[in-house]
Amino acid sequence: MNAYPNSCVVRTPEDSCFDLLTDDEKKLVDDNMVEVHYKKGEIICKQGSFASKIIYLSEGLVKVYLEGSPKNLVLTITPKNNMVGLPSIFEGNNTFLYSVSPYVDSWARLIDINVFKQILKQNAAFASKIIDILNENTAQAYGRFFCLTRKQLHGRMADILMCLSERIFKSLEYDLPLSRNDLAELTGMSTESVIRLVKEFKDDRIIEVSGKSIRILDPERLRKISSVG
Amino acid sequence: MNAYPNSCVVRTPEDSCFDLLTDDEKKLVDDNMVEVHYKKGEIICKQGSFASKIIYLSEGLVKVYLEGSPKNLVLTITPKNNMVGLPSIFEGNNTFLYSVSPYVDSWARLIDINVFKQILKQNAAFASKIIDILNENTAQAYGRFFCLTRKQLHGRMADILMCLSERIFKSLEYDLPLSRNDLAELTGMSTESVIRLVKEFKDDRIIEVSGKSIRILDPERLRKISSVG
DNA sequence: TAAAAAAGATGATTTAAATCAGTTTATATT
DNA sequence: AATATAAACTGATTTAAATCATCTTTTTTA
Repeated sequence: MNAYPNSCVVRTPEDSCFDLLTDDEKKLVDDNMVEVHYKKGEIICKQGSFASKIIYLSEGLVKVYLEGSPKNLVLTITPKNNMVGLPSIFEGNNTFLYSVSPYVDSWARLIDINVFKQILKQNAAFASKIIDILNENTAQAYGRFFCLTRKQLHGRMADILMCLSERIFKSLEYDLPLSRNDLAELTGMSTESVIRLVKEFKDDRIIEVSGKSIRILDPERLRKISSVG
Repeated sequence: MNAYPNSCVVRTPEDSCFDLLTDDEKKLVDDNMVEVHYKKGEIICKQGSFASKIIYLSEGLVKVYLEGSPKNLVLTITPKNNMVGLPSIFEGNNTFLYSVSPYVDSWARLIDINVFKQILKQNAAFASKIIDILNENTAQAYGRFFCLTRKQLHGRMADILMCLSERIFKSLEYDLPLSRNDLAELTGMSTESVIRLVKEFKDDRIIEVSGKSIRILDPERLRKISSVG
């Protein structure tokens, strides 16, 4: 189906797009930027509200989601050193397309959107890099779109577990700062289904779980389940 | 839920991004571009294949989709005067993220991807415009993502019917060159469900259907059904 | 540290929508 | 025009997964 789970998150970039700015541009950004601390459960930006800032997450882990009643749709989760809110910069729309909220204590740098747009229009190398980032985000969104619409529960859960391992924590063992409820929202299923699946994977010796700690015992099997759907 | 259906297609742009090119750049594009005719059912580009071209659809109507067995996932349908394949230009990936296939006879201009990238890196205004287009595409993809994952059959069908009316055909009455099977793929449901829903909307005097022609009798009701989900 | 609240867990029931099995109508092909 | 093939349609059945109703354990806070 698709062998490389990329449905939960973008690849963390090795280099920053801000390296491509001139000294003057860097200063301009610095002068028009504030760094803000957010606690778990707070709202960093709210879908539909006026987008006056570009958000760069310098520390933490956040979810990016569309508001829905009764259930939100998590578009992606984003770890530190990533930009969020980029798609809000296009002309003809000045509102956030989605809401962003941290899973854990996080730091965000808020950059004035007009300064950002101005630099985009004068620095082609920077714009080109932003295009790369946007495209990578798009590729990830498509992967996730496919996962949530075409895979069933087992495949979705396997996909997300592998994705967290490979793309965020970069280890087969990780502490997941998400409740079963959060995991349900992320995998697009009910909390009860999450609990049943985690238990099933545990009973089958595919993963080991104790508290918030998850250890993937059989990554090949998990990848297989993810790819079969 | 969301009042303005945008789940099937991007807004057709009024102005072309190519207007922002210098004469030299325009010539460069022209010299490295071919225009090709595609018949219904052919493949314009294939997911996973080497992306050496940017595709600009000058005539026709195509579907952009992820391959899946047994069922594809239609990401968007795109009418003439739009670019497709843009997300394939990012560094580190040189393959098409998706397949593209026409519903009707179509013409596509294939532009060399290296020429395109080169212009992006030297013309910031052009790059900025491309960012706008990418972001608009992203907004549309999110809308569709939400539609297909959070709305149930009635909402999805209503959403797509309104979206086709508002965004592609720009009329309450249109000839839809899609079979029930195509509609099923587009709405992410089974063919039988499409047939049942179309009949139900017809019986309820919300739409009128004869052959390929669809007339929306009660757009308010349809929008309501779409927004309730 | 006791009480309250939240999170985790489990089995039974319901439900939305797919699949299946078939018929009818339309379109293409010889 | 006759046949073949594909598309459209319909009702019955199955299924995946949500919801519901409870209960237990853990965490929070008064």
